[in-house]
Amino acid sequence: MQLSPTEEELMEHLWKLEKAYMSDLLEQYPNPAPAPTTLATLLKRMQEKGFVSYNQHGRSRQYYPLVAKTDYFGSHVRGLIKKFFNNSSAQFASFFTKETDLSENELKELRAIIDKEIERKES
Amino acid sequence: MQLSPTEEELMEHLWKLEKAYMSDLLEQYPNPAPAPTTLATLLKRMQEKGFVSYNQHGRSRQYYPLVAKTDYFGSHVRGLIKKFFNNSSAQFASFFTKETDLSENELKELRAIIDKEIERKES
DNA sequence: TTTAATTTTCTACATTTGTAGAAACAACTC
DNA sequence: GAGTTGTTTCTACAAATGTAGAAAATTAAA
Repeated sequence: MQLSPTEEELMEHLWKLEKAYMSDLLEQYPNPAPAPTTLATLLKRMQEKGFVSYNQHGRSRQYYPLVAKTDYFGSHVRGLIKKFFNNSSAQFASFFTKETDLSENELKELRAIIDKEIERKES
Repeated sequence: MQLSPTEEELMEHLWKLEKAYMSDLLEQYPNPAPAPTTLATLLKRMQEKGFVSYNQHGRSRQYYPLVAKTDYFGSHVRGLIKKFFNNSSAQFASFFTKETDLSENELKELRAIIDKEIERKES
């Protein structure tokens, strides 16, 4: 099961904090922050979905992510590529490069990264 | 309002066909195809959300997308980038290049595209 | 040790989503 | 022109989501 948008937002905070108590999470929200019970509900659902766990720590729980952000993100991108680009990463990359408005410098950085990757593959 | 996953799937078919009657859409689904009433409900909701319109054409309607696939896709990618990469396209691109397992050839193609883009920017 | 604050669980409820039957309607077929 | 068929609308309902109060539990504080 996937995370819902609201759950995802909470997950973002958790990824950022790495470990967090309820109060830490609440602090992450701009006003008006959701009710603590709302977060509690979300956390419980996220546990059921297997994305979050916790250590009982004194009075309360220290929550932490069970899924790495890069993994989560990666599977999302793969999903997009599959859905919209017939599973062709290259087609996606091309589209991305044209449509996303990268600056000249960003493009050059990107080229450098790609060069490095190509080298890595060659060896 | 966004499209739900099921609506998105239907939208894919519509993008592919460009214009489609109910029967055309039904054909796109592998067995077991959803009930025609199911598609009708989805189409109606998608109209309300502003993604689809139609021309009354004889007995029935010829549906068509109001939103281009590239636009829709683009806003998704932008959403991902915003959510996961602090709005930095370059950071995203770097991640993408490393994590998505592009072949050497794909990487070279991508580099060619980027070179072309850089040229375009320079002029 | 009574009280106040924090956290969790339970319950609840409106909205959205996934799915489709029943019924109405239009139009093609005999 | 009566029946069959494809399409749409209306209605329905279960599951998921967004949101949070009431109440229980726990602990820190006074």
